[in-house]
Amino acid sequence: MFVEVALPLPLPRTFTYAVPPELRAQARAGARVLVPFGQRERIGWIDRVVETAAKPERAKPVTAVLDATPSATLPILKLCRWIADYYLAPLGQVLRTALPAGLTDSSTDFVTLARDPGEAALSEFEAKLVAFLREREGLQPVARVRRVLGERAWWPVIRRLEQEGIVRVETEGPRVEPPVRTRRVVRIARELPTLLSREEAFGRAKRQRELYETLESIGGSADTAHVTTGLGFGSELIRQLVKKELLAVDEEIIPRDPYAAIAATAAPRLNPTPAQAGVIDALVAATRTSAPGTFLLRGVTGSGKTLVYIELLREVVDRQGKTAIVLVPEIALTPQTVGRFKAVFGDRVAVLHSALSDGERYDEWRSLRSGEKRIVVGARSAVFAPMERVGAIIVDEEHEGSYKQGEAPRYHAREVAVVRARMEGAVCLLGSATPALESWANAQAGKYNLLELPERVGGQPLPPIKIVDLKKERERIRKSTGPLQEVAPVVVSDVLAAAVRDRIAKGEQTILLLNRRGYATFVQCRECGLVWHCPQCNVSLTYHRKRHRLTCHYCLHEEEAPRHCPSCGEDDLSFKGVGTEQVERAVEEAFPSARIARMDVDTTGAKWAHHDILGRVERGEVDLLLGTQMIAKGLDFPNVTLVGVINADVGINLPDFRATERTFQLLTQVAGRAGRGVKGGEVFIQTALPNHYAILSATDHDFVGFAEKEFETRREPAYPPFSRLLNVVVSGTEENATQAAAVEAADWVSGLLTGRKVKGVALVGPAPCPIDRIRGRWRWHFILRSDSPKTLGEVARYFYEKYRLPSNSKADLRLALDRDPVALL
DNA sequence: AGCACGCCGACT
DNA sequence: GTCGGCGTGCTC
Repeated sequence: MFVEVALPLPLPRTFTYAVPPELRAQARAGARVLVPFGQRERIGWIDRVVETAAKPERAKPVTAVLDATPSATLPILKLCRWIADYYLAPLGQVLRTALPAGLTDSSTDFVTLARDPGEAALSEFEAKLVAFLREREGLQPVARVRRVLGERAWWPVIRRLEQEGIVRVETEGPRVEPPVRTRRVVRIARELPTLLSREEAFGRAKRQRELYETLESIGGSADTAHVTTGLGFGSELIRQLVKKELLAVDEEIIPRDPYAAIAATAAPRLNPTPAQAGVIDALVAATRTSAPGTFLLRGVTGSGKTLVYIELLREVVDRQGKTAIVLVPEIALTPQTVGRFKAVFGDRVAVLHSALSDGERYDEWRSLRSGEKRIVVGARSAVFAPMERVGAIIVDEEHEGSYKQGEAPRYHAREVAVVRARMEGAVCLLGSATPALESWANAQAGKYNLLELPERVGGQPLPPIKIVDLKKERERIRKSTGPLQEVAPVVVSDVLAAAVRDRIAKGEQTILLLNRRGYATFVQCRECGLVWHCPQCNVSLTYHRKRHRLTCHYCLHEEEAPRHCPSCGEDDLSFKGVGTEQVERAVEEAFPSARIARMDVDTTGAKWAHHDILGRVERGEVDLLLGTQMIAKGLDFPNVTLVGVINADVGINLPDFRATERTFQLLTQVAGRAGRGVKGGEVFIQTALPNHYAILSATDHDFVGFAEKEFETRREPAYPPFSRLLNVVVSGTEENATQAAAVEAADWVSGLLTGRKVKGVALVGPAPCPIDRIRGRWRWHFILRSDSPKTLGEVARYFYEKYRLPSNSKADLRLALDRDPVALL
């Protein structure tokens, strides 16, 4: 008996191991195994169990099976195989992504001095190691020894000294069971119903009886810590009663659900509008068929998509006894969002969130695995939730780019959701006010069933949107101040300022959006034109005024902000390109009485900072909330009656085919924050491109019109949804070697396409990536484009398996394959 | 990704 | 001899 084992390493194949007889019962597909690999042991997953191996003599035996029941259930394993195949990633890496980190952490080797060899004959290497270990106490990680003493191969040295008994090697982990927080609970083990039985049991032991009766009065059980420190009973007392079998102490796992506290604010049971009821009926009918399919729900902002989700969950979970997955973009995973589901389904809801610790995530995973919780609300990776009998998978804000993982495996959670739902016979519901154009095209083509909620609930109109032409605004100011005067950038135009002032006076709230962090986007010398750039990345540095520092938003490099130009010595530096920090300063000056909150990556660093800020807004402690795209999604505050976009043009000119689509989506989403309550609302969009179709369509709340115009620009040359793309990125630390490698790789593909007469796959490039250096690595790319996902997949797989970059250890060349890329930067 | 191995040139 | 630097190839 043999097993094919998938290891979490960047190797595009599995390895065959022999299974010793005593492990055969446990060796099943999806179970974790510990196997010898190279010089050490590693954790992998059994991909399949087989009777025979091609080269049985090469197969080493499995050391141990780590799961009593496979940690990857069969449906999850199948899903991971699909991802590995489609997105060109090793199965082991996919499984590591799909399962909680605690299960896959690999082991660490330590070395320590066992016996001092004194002056015994040692090679220079060995002496060096012994000297190193003499200097410090205890176990030293082998990786550290290597780092400190040099890059030489240390394992043979360590192994020889181990045989001599001079050093000892220990391996910590691999962690089989992730840390689980437990508590000890004392409970009554034997009831004493009559007075007589009590006197017999306790006799003269007064304290024992007091403890027993106290426990009775508080419900029969309590935390031991509470009984001893809180109630003042000694631990010896407890032990005596346990010995008499009157009490018992159990270890209980403490669930660490950080959302437990926000839980169930009783939500009013809302009745669906006729439009919602129609959508719900269609979904419910689908769940009762064997192949429910995929639905795209296009509902304008405020149309009550969440109510549709909840009614679908009621049907699937309450009435059909199945389970369900709700995916939400990371930044929309707020207490408000979670609370709406918890209000209805209470503690049957698990939450998976990036702020969870490994242990917390493992707890949630297990509660889903056991069936204790039946609904999961979570970000991207929640699509791998380990439940059985999945009845529905909902992807909210399905157009969000954050559903695509930026590193291998580069999967898109929306696509994985569609595939998983199909595999498990569940309904897949994609919801958005501004669907991704791929999804929209699928709906148009009939691959997805289209459902629409064209109106807001309660007859609220969509807020009117007014355009403020920034060019005209600048001209107007210039005329009034004279032509020679340098004019500060328009941050808040007069019309917008008047509207804000009006809301503050009325006690209503305002949201201001600017999708750009920091104070100024770049710093430039007014004399010689020098612009400060990141030393590691080819991007300009952003100025943060409060900290007086320049930072790179790609690699997090920071430096002291300059006071004069290092090249020409000029003191007059200009800080250009308004960011949220500058807006904050401007509004503080313009509206000194307003209570202002800023929400962006810089103000939400701490674990629950988002929640604190949003809580203040909800309680009405904030008049004006300003921030980046983080404030554009999903927030539902009825007292927000004004939304202002400081500059709609941020991002519209990025060299990426989706830049326009993203701008339209962002404007529509943020506009949707206004007028959700009875007071109505209005929106101002400041722009220097008042005639751009993305801005005009957003102003008219016209998604369909936008999609038609955008489709035109994607047809020729063909970009998604009119073609499928594979982005191949070659990176390295040396510019010339990187370029040469990219050219060589592209030539290889080109040879493959012509040699095999492959039809319908085009090669575009190679060329430098739009951002041609990040974190000190030069970046080149080329694109494979095709109408046929099947042909593209075949070519991509052949390239992935057969092509190897020329080795160049100096340039540290790497290849990344990104199928269906979400951006080409 | 690691890691070992082997070749080469520098240094004792 | 011995060691570090660097390229190559393998891991069941």
